[in-house]
Amino acid sequence: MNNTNFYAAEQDFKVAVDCIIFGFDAGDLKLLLVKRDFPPCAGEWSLVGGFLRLDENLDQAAERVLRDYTGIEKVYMEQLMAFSEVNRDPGGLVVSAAYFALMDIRDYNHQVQNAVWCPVDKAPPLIFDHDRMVKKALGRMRRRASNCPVGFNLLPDEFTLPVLQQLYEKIFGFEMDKRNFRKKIQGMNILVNTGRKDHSTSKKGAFIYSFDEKKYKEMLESGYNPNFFSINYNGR
Amino acid sequence: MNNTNFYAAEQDFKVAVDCIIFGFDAGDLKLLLVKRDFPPCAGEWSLVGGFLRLDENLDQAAERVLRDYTGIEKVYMEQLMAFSEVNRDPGGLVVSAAYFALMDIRDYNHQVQNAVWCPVDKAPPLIFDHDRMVKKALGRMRRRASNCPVGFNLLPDEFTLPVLQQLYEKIFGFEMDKRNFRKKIQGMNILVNTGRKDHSTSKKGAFIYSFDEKKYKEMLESGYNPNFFSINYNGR
DNA sequence: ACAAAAGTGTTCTCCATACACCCATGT
DNA sequence: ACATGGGTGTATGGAGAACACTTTTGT
Repeated sequence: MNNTNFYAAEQDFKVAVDCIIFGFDAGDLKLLLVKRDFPPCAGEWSLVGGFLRLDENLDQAAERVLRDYTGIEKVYMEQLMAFSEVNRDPGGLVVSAAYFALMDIRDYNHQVQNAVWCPVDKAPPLIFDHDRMVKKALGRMRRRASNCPVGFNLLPDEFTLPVLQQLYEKIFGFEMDKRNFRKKIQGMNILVNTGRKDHSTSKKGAFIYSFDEKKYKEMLESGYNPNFFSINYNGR
Repeated sequence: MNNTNFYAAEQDFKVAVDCIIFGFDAGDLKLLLVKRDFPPCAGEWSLVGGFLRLDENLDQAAERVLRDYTGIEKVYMEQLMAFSEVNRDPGGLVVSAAYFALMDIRDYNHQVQNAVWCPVDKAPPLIFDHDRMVKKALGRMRRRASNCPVGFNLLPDEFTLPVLQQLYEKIFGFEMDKRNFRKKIQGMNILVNTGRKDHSTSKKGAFIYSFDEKKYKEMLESGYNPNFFSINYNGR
């Protein structure tokens, strides 16, 4: 006896996941896109995606898709929402759960030949409702970045403050004052200065920092919630 | 030729919607629950829900479910996310999109005999993953209420400030200072004093206000984004 | 010496918070 | 007259925003 029989009269759908995978490189916020090599819409640009299988939940499906396309297991990932317009996919009755992921682009090891990192603001039109998904993901990323230090997921373990500021400017879409940025981020007490300098972008060299995740978690546990970038919940 | 044939090899699922419907009454934040009258888990408490049909998207399915259970068409409603744990529903392979809705409980006209408005903090255990959905919905509602005036969706067109404050205290889970609350809410310039008073809770009577949606929309369009309850995005 | 990026402090303004008393009226 | 809930203003502190100059060093 199949356990689906209680609802046998209901309509069947395929369930997909589509991943909006963000990276940061060369001062640009980028998106992993693939040229579809199967119908429908073969040859067009698309998010990376796949279908939900019997023995996994959506999170696991998204992780699998990410692994298949990037070779990476552990990245920051979170579900956005389900997309379900009628006929959204001309290939069939498909409801798709969109996920957004943040990864260090340097961890990417070219697994798939037709996948490309593309600056978000120069992305080509995407198939189906994928442009809507990207828009949604950008909004969600901004909100997350306002509340939690998720930005570090887009950077290597070590980075300089100018680079970190560049990243946040790209995420939020506006320029920030250097002094205010540094005051704020350093006041949070979650960065460690390695004492080393990176001279790749200036003669003087910029100090290299790392994100102290342990300190951050302790801080959270002790009930203090640092407010990133002008979002205050004022201690509740 | 069926248009699903491109993905014929993929697994089929049923797709459901489950609605977390909030109301506010007698000083309590309430939730519309139903006692399930069909298997599996008949007799247990559940969110209101239904299955996605061929010719509708999830938003429409959620609206249909809401209409069937409450008799109401237009309420504030928004998708939370999809829930998909393996075996989350013992009745079949079902992925469910959770929606949360805010409505004026007085608009409710008893459509379904086994539906009940239950104070959120006194709700019985629910079937499947519905408790998780409720938890998620509460979080989302708090965040929304911090940024937009969604709270008014839970009240009649006319209300007093003491009632409004009660509502926000219930939403956020802590008590607020009367003077600060009024200063803030009145400073937003989105309430209209009708000049009339409600004497049902005091001898003095409390002024009756209404929410000026037009003024609020104008304000949004003019680029000013009022920050509710201590959440500031500082003008970006 | 100079160009180019890194680094550093102070002032102002606004908003959240804390806090206590008078008002109106039905009984 | 008094009990009950409705209504009001002020002082303080903290955080974001605006703003300009010095430092380092490779060329």
